[in-house]
Amino acid sequence: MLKDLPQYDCLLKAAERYPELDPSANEAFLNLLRTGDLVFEVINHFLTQNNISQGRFTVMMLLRRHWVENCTPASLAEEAGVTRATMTGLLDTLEKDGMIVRQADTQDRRTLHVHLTDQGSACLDSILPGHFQGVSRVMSPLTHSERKELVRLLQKIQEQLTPEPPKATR
Amino acid sequence: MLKDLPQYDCLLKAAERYPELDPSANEAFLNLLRTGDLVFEVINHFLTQNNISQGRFTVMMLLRRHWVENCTPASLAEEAGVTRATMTGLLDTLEKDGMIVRQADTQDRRTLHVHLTDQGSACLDSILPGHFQGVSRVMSPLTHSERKELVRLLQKIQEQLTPEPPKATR
DNA sequence: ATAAAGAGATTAGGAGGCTAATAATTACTC
DNA sequence: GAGTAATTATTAGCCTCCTAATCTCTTTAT
Repeated sequence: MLKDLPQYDCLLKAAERYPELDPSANEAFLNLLRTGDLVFEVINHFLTQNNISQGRFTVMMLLRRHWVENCTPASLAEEAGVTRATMTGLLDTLEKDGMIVRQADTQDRRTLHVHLTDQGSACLDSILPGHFQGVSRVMSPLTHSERKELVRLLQKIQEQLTPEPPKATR
Repeated sequence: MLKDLPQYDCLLKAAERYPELDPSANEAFLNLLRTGDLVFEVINHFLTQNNISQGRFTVMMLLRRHWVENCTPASLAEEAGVTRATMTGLLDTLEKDGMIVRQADTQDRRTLHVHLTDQGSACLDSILPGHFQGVSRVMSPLTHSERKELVRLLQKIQEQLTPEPPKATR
């Protein structure tokens, strides 16, 4: 959303009208959203060409990351940051396409376990090199230290918005 | 998407398996997407409480920015960065709620002109102060110079991804 | 003048988010 | 041990985004 960002001097002028408007905060905010959107679009375009959506890709990456039986729809939803209802839909289409399977738990008959199939694993392997190349290309204008600085600034914002720090075990 | 970001050392390990994986690029990429998502969520939550979506809010802000008759569905779609079909849907709901009106062009019977109604303008005025406060809060962990540095880094990425520089007339 | 091409807006159909409500199972409490 | 509460997964209904197709009108070419 919002392809044409307002210029900084325009924000200054608007701030005269709205005393709550902090120009530098707004500028950073708009650029953050816009850049995130652009980057998402690039990666999403690549994934779409390979007939997979961002959501499905995330699920498959999570399944590979855990590489064992500990994945339930609820845990995947939690890690992916979507609702369980959404995860049900994602798993539906992934299962329909043969990328994953759902297996009943022998202990607790409420819970299911989700596995990547061989086909799903092969699909992921065929996509990942191109995906990582795309990520590298997107970030190519920044030097190593600039990337580190960007991450530092972004994490300061994240900490503001989440109870704990960015978490990131595993 | 992706609440739990992989740790940097985990990326290093994965890079052994995938030679295309650039750890620092990937770390920056994941943090950018995650932060953008978090920030969007915060703002979207505020707007939702005021019974308006991000898309509708963007359209109303664009209408106010132009403050005259030069807005057509096509130009709004272009500026907002969505398809015309999407804009049609947004304008439908905005018109249904009495926020905007569509008027026929006297010259060219294909084109329409979109205007903010008084009610739409009042609605925007009631929302903006809270919105700007939210933006300031989100960016509060960063100093002024950190915000400027963040914008600089983000714009370098944007330039990589768009033919021209971030544009931003007006 | 008329046919073809182009441009504006819309419609139809699909995907993936969300919330809220439901069904089945397990855990708690007294 | 019976009843209530909590948990797991799902369904239903809504919204917003997309692409592709359609309809109307204007411009261009012949």
